[in-house]
Amino acid sequence: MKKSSLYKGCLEPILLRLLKDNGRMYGYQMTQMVKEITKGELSITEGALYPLLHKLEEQGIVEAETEMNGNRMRKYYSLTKAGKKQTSLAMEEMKAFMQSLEFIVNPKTAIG
Amino acid sequence: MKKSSLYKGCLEPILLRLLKDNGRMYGYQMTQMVKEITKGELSITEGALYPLLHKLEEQGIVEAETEMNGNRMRKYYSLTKAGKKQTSLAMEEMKAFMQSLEFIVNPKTAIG
DNA sequence: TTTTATGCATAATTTTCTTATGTATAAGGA
DNA sequence: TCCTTATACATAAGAAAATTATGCATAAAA
Repeated sequence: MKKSSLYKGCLEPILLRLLKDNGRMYGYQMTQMVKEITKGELSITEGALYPLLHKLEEQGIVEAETEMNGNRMRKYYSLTKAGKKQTSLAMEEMKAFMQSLEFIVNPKTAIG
Repeated sequence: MKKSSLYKGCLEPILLRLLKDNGRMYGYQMTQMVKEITKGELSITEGALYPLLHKLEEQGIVEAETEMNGNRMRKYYSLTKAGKKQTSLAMEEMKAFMQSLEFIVNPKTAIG
C-alpha cells in the first residue's frame, strides 16, 4: 500500500470486488490489476496481501488452487458461495462508506 | 468509529476537512457533526478522536483554546497556517483515494 | 551478470483504531 | 428523587491491519 494509506481497512473489500469481477485470480495478479486500475495510486504490499488471502481462505470466503505456470507456481483464488454472499454485504458497506466520505469531503455536490 | 471500520486511516483528513469548513470546533461537536452529516453511518469514538487531536496539536497542525461554556469546558480547535497547507494536501490525497475506490468498486460508472 | 519482474511466504514493527474506564456537569424521565 | 442520557474532556490496554524487511525461487531484460 501507499505510505499515507487511507486505504487502511479497505483492502478486504477491494480484493473481494476483484474476485467478484474477475472470477479467479492469483495474488500477484491482484496487485498488478489494482495498480493498473488506479493508475498507480494504490499499490498493495505483499505483507498485507498474502496474510489477508490466507485469512479469507481460513474463513471459507475464498478457496485456493495451486497451479504451475511453466516452472512458476501460481495460487489461484476464487470466491466460495459464502464468499459471494459476504462480498455483497461488503459492497453495500463500501457504498455507504464512500457516500459518507462524499458527504464529508464534498458536501455541496454530494447527492444523498 | 464503526466496528467494520473501513474508515481506518481516514479520520485525520476527516477532521481536517471539518475544521477547514467550520473554522473552529470542539471535539464533541466534531463527533456530532460527523454523525449528522453521514446520517449515523460514522461515529467517531472518543478513544480515537482525542489522541488524534492532541497529536495534531503537537505537530502544529491545529491550535487549541479552552473555553468555559457555563460550567462545562470546551476545547476549541482550529487550523494553523501550516495546518491549512497540510489540509490542502490531505484533500488532494482524499480525492485521489476516493477516485481510486470508484475505479475499483464501480468500474463502469467511474469517470477518469 | 546484475537488475528487474514474477510469484509466493512470514516475522517484526508501527499505525490506528476499539473497548474500557475515569472524571465532571446538566438535563430529562419515571 | 433517582436513574438514565447527554455533554465534554482524557487516557490506558488491547486488537486489527497495515508497513517494512526479509527470505526463497524462476525468468527475462539490460
